[in-house]
Amino acid sequence: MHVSFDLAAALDTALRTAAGTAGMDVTAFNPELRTADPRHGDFQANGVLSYAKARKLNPRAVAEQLVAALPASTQELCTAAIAGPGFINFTLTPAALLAWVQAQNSVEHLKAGAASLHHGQRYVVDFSSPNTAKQLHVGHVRGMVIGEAICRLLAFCGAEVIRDNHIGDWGTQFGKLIWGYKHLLDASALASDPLEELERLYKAADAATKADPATLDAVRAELVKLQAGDPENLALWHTIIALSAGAFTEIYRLLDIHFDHQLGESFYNDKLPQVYAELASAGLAEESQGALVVFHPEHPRFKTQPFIIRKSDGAANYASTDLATMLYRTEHFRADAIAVLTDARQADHFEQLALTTQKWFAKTGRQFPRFTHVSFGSILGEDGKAIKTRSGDPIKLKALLAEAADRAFILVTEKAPDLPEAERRDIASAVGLGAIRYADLAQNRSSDYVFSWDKILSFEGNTAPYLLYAVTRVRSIFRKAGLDPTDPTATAGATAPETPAELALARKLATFPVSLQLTTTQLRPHFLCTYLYELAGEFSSFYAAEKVIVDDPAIRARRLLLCARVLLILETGLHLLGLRTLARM
RNA sequence: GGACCCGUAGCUCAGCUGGAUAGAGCACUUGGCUUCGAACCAAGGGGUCGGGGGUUCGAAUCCCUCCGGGUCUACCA
Repeated sequence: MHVSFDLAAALDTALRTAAGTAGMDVTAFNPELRTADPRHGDFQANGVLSYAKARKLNPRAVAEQLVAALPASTQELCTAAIAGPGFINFTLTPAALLAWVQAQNSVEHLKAGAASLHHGQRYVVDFSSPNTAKQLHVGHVRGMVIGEAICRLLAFCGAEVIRDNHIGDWGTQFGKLIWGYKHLLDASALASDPLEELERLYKAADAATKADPATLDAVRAELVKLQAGDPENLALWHTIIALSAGAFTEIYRLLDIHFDHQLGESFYNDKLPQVYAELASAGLAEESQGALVVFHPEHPRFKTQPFIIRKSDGAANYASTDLATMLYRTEHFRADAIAVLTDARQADHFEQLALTTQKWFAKTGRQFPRFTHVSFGSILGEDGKAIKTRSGDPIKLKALLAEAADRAFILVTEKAPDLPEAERRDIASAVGLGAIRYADLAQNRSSDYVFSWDKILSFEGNTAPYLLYAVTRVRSIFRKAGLDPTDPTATAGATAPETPAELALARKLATFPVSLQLTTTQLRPHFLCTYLYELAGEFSSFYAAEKVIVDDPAIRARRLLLCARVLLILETGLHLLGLRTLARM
C-alpha cells in the first residue's frame, strides 16, 4: 500500500478530486480538512457544510455523494463516515497506519516528506540582533531560541534559510564607549571579562556626561570623529565590536545557535543615501519638522504618526538602516520571504517598515518578499512588570544558563546517583539548557512571559525533562533487548497495531506532518511542542499498558516498530527545537 | 485621545483558515512498581471561555460595545 508522508494533504487532494467526480464546483469547494478528536476519527472534513449551505443543498446528501466518489486508493487508506449535520470523519485503517509507520524509517525520509511544505522558498531570518557592548540577558533568550528553532524547522521543511544576526553595532552609544575607553579603562578587567568592562565604561561615561557638561561635549566629539572616519576612533570601534562579538559567540556556542551572516547596522552605512533618494523621488518621503518622514494616508494611525527615516540633524536611525536592509535582502539575497524576530513592542515600527517598503518596491518595480514580524511577548518579573524595570541589573544570560545546569545537576544526582559525575554534568547541561529553551518555545510567542526559576526549572507537565525522559525510556527498551532502533531486522515481521494503546500511538505518529505544517506556516514553535508533548504522553500510556519485549515475535516486532518511530520523531522534533537528547538521564 | 496585544479551572497554559460534550500540567482526592526506567501511568472533583449585544445550521474563535491588564504613539532600538 502506498501512503504519503502528509496524510492530511493526501486526503485534501482526494476530496477535491472526488468533488470533481461528483459534479461539484471544485473551485468553490474547500474540504476544510483537519485533525479530529480521536472520538470521531483521525481527520475530519467540514467543508461540505458551508458548501451545501451556500447552495441550499442538503449537507448530508452532498457528503454522501462526496464519500461515494472517493478514489479507491483513499478507501484503502481509511474508512469515511458521515456524522452530525454533514461532517466527514476519516479513520485510518490499521494496515494504513502500519504502512505509514514502516515507511518513515529515517530522518532523511521524514525530511524528504516534509520538503514539499516550503520547497524552493528562500527565507532570510533575522534574529538575536543584540546591541554591541551590552551583555546578553534574560530578555534576549526568547528571540534567540525561537529564531534558531524557526530556522531549523524551515530548513527541514525544504526552505533555503539565510540566518542573519543584525547586530546593533552603530549609533550614539559609541561616543560614550569610546570616551570611556580612552579615559576610564581598566585593562585587566577588560582582559578577564570584556563585556562586563565595556558595560561599566558605558555606564561610567553616561554618568560623567550627566555630571559635567564639558564631558558631554567631549563624548559628542568622539562620536563625530568616529562618523567622520577618524582612524583612532575607527580602530577603537573595531576593537569594541570584536570584543563584543567574542562574548556573544561564547553564548551562541553554548546554546548551539548559528548564523550565516552578521550584517550589523554599520554594514548599511553606505547604502542609506540610495534609500533617501529613492523614497523621495517615489514621492513617499517628505520633510516634516526638519526630518525626512513617510506618512501612510490610508492607515488609521500612520496617517498622522510618521515613519522617520532620517532625523532632523541629518543622521540615520533604525528606520533608515532597516529600509536599506530590506533592499539588500531582496536584491542581494533574493529572498522570497523575510522574517524578523523582535519583541512585540516594535510592532508599529515593523508595520510601518513593511508598508513603506511595499510602496517603495511597487514604485520601483521590485518584487516585495513576504514579510513577517515574528514578534513575541516581553519577559516579565514575577511581579508582572517588565523585568528590565526591576531595581538592580537584569539577570545575565550567562548566569542564567549556569544556574539552570547547576539546579539540574542536583536533580540528576537525586534521580541517578549511580552515574559517574561527568555524565551527570553532561545530562544536567542538556536538561537545564533544554528546560530554559523549551519553556520559551512551548508557550505561544505572542503572550508575555513571566520569568520564574520555579517555572523554568519545573520538570513536570509540558516540559523538556518530560520529553527527554520519554526518549531515554524508549532507548532503554532497545538497550535492554540488545537491539538497535535503526536496525530494520529488529522490527521485521511487524503486524498492524491492534490494541487501543498501539492504535492511539500510531495515530499520533501519523499526524507529525500536520504539526510541521502549522509550525512553519505560522512560525510558532509551540505547535510542535504541543505535538511532541502529546506524542510523549501517548508513548507513556502505551508503555504502561503494553509490554514491548514479549515472546510472540509478531507482537514484539510491531511494538518495537512503534517504539523506534516514537524515538525517531521525538528526537527529530526536539533537535529541530534545538534540544539535545539523551540516552540516559 | 488613538492603534495593537492579552483576559479560558484555584495557579500556569493549549484550543489550528468558526465545528461535534472547551482540553492539558500543577495543586487536591484515590489507585498502580519482586515483571522492558515511577522524572511515569490510571481514575475523580474543579468552567456562565472578563460582562453584554449581534452575525448563523453552529461562536472561546468573527463584528459592535463596555470592564480590566499591558505595550506603543516624532527623531533610542
